[in-house]
Amino acid sequence: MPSPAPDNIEMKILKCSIDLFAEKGYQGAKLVEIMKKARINKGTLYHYFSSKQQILFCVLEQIWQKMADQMMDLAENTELDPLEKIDAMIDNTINIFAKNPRLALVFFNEHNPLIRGQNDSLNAHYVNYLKAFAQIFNTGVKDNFISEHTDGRVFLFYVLGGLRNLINEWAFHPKIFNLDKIRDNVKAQIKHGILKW
Amino acid sequence: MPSPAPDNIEMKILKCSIDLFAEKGYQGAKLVEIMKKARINKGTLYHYFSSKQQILFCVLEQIWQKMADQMMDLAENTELDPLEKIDAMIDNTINIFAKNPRLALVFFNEHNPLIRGQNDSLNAHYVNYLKAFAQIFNTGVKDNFISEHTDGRVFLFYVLGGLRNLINEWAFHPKIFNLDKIRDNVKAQIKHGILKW
Amino acid sequence: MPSPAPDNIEMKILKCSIDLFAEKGYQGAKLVEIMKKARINKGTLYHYFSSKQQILFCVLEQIWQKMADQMMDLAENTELDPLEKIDAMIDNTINIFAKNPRLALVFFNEHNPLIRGQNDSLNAHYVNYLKAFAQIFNTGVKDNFISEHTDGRVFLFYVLGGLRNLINEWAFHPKIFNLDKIRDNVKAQIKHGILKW
Amino acid sequence: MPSPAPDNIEMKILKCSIDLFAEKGYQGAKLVEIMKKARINKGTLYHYFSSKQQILFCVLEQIWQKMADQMMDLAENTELDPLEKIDAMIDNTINIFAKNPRLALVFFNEHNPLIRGQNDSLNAHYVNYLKAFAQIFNTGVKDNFISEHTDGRVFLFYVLGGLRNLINEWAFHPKIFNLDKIRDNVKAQIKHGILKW
DNA sequence: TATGAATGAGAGTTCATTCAT
DNA sequence: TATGAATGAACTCTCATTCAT
Repeated sequence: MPSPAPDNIEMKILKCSIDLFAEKGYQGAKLVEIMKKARINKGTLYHYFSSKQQILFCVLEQIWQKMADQMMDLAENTELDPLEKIDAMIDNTINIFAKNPRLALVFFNEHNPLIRGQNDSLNAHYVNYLKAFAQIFNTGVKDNFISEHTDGRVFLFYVLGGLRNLINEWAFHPKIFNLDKIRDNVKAQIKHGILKW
Repeated sequence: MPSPAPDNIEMKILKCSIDLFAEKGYQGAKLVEIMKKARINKGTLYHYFSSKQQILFCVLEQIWQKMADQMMDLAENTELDPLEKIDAMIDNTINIFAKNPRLALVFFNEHNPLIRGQNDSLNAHYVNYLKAFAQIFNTGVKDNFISEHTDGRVFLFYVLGGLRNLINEWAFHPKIFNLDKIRDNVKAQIKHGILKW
Repeated sequence: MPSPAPDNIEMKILKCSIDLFAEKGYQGAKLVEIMKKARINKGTLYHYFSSKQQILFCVLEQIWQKMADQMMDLAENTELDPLEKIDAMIDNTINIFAKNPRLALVFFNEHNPLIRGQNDSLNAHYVNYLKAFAQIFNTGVKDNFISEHTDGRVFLFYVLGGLRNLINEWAFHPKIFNLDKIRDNVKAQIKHGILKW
Repeated sequence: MPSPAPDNIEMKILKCSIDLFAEKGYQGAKLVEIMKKARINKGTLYHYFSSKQQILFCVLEQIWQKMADQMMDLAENTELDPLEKIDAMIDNTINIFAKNPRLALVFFNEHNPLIRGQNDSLNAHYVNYLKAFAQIFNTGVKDNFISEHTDGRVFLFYVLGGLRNLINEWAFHPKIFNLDKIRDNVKAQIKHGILKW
C-alpha cells in the first residue's frame, strides 16, 4: 500500500524551483520547466502553490525565517559576549548556505526590496532579523566591546552586504573561494580591520 | 537656425529607463511605459537601442566603465599610498551614485552574473575593475600597509558587497542613511575594524 | 458521453490555414485570421504548432510525403513498364490535388527552394521523389522505351513544372480547365509531342 | 562638372532589388537592405518608387512586356511557320533570362496570380502574351502542323510551366543545368515526345 | 487529488512609409 | 532632389493561470 508523503511533492517543487531560479533567475525560469524537472503535471503544481511568486516567497521565507530565528536566539543568549555573538552570526549565515550553494544564488539575486515589499510575512522576518541584530550590536557598544564610533545600521548593512556578496561568489566559483577562509577573514576584518597590527 | 540636439532623445530614453528599472525592476518595467515616460513613439526607441536588454546593458556599462576607469587610474597613481587609494576607492564608488540614487538601485539590483555573462563589454570592464583592485591591494600587502593575513579576494568582495548594500539602502531610505556617515564608517571599519582601540 | 476528438483542432487549423494561404499567400495570411477562422484562441494554436512556419511546413510535408511515397512505390513496381509508370505518375500527381484545389495553390505558390532549404524533412521527401523518378526514367531509357536523346533531368523538371502550372491554373479557374483533359493531353504530349502523327 | 544621370539611380535600385528578391524572396528582402546595397539613403528611394510593391511590379512588368512583345512579334511574323515560331518562343524565353539568372528567380517565384491581380498593366501584358500564343498555336492546328488532339490552353500552360521550372532550376544550379541542353530537349519533347522514334 | 488542453492579455519587435529640414 | 529621424499599426509569440474532466 504505497502512500507517497504529500510533502514530498511540495519539497520536490521547491527544490527544482531553487535550481532553476539559481540557473536562470526568477523571471527566466519557466513553470513548465519546473514542472518537467519535478516530474509533475501542469495543473498539479497549483495544488501546492497558488502562483509562481508564491514559490519564490516560500523559498525566501524559509531562509529569512531561519536567519531571523537564529539571530533572535543569539540576541537572547546570555552565555556569549557580543563579539562572540557576531562571530556566531557569521557562522550561522554561512552555515545556512554551505550545503546548498544554489539556494544562496536565489537568495542573493532575488531578494531585493521589491520582493520584500510584496510579502508581509517575508518582511516580518526581515524586520525581526534587523531588530535582533541591533540589540546585539547596541549591547556590544554599551558594554564597551564595540567602538562607539561605529554606526550600528551602517555596520549591519555593510557586513550583510559583504557576506552576501562573498557567499554569492563562492556559490558561483566554489573552487576559487573557500568557505572557511571567508569565515576567518570576515571575522578578523570585522574586529581588527585590515591594518597591520 | 536652431541646432538640433540629437543626443537628447537617447539620454531621455536612458533616464526614463533608469527610473522605471529602479521602480519596477528590469522585467517589471515595460517598454510602453518607457516610451510614454520619454514621450517618444514605439519605433523611435529602436532607432537608439536595438532591444530592451540593450538599454539595460548601456546603463550598466556606463557605470562599470566609470568604475573600472577610476580604479585603473587609482592603480596607476604614484602619489597615494595603498591605504589612501582604498579610501579613494570608497569615495569614488559613493560619488558615482551620490547624485542619482535610482541609478544605484538599477545597478545593484540588475547587475547579477546572469547579465554580466551575456555581454562581453560589460564583463571586460568588470574584469578590469577586479584586476586594478587586486593590484592596489597586493601592493598594500607587499609594502606592509595591509596585514598579510587578509585574503585579497575575500577583502575585495566583502568591501564591494558591503558598499553595494549600503548604497542600495541609502537609495531606498535617503533620509535614514547619510552618505557621509557611510563613507566615514566604512573607511574606519576597513582599517581598524569595530573593536575599541 | 461524447468522445472528444483531439485531432479535430489540429485538422481545423490546418484546413483553415490552407484556405488562407491559398487566398492571400503565406505572408499575407495572418495568424489572427487563421485563429478566427478556426474559432480557436491565440494560445491554442501554439499547442498544436510551434510557429506559423511550422503550419506551412506541415502542409507541404504531407503533400511531399505522399508524392514521394507514390513515386517510390512506382519505382519499385514490377508489373508496369516505364511508360505506364510515367502515366501513373501523372495520374498520381493530379489525384492528390483533385479533391482540394486550394491545397494545390498553397503547394505550388509556397513551395520554393527558400522554404525547402529551411526544413530537412521536407527536403528529404523532395530528394526521395527526385531519386525515384530518376530510377523510373533511367530504366525506361535502358529498356528502350524512352529515346536516349532525352535528358532525364530536363525531362523531369519540364514535366513537373508543366503539371504544376496546369494544376495551378485549374485550381484558379476550375471551370475553364478540366482535369481529365489535362491528364490526357499531358500523357499524350509526353509520349508523342504535338506533331501530327 | 559631374552630372549623374538620374536614371542610373532608378536602375541601381531595380538591380539591387532583383538581387535581394532573388536571394530572400520579396517579403524577406527589406527596403533597408535594398537601400544599403544601392548606396542610397532612406528617403531617396521614394523619389523613384512609390512603394516596395511598386518595385516588384516594375521588375515583373519589364519582363512581361518583353515576353508579350516578343510573342506578339512572333504572331505577326509571316516568314516562319508555326513550328518554327514555337521554337523561337522557347529561344526567346530562355534568352531573356540567360544573362540574368537572378531575374529568373524573381520572375518565377514572385509572379503568382496574387501579384498579377493587383496590377492592371502587369495583367495586360500577360493577357497579350496568352493571346499571341493562342494565335500562333491555332494557326498551327489549322494549317495541319499541330495535331488537333492537342488542347491549346493545356499545351500553353504545360510548356510555360515546364520552361519556368527548368529556368528556375538552372538559375539555382547553373553548373548542373545547361541552357543549350534545356533548349534542345524542350524543343524535341514538344515536337516528338520522349518515345523512341 | 490529478490532469493537460485551453486561455488571452500583453509582451517585444519589425519595417514600410512619412515629412520637416 | 536628398536626407534620415520619426512614426505607429500590426506582427508573431509567450506563459502564468484556469477549469472541465
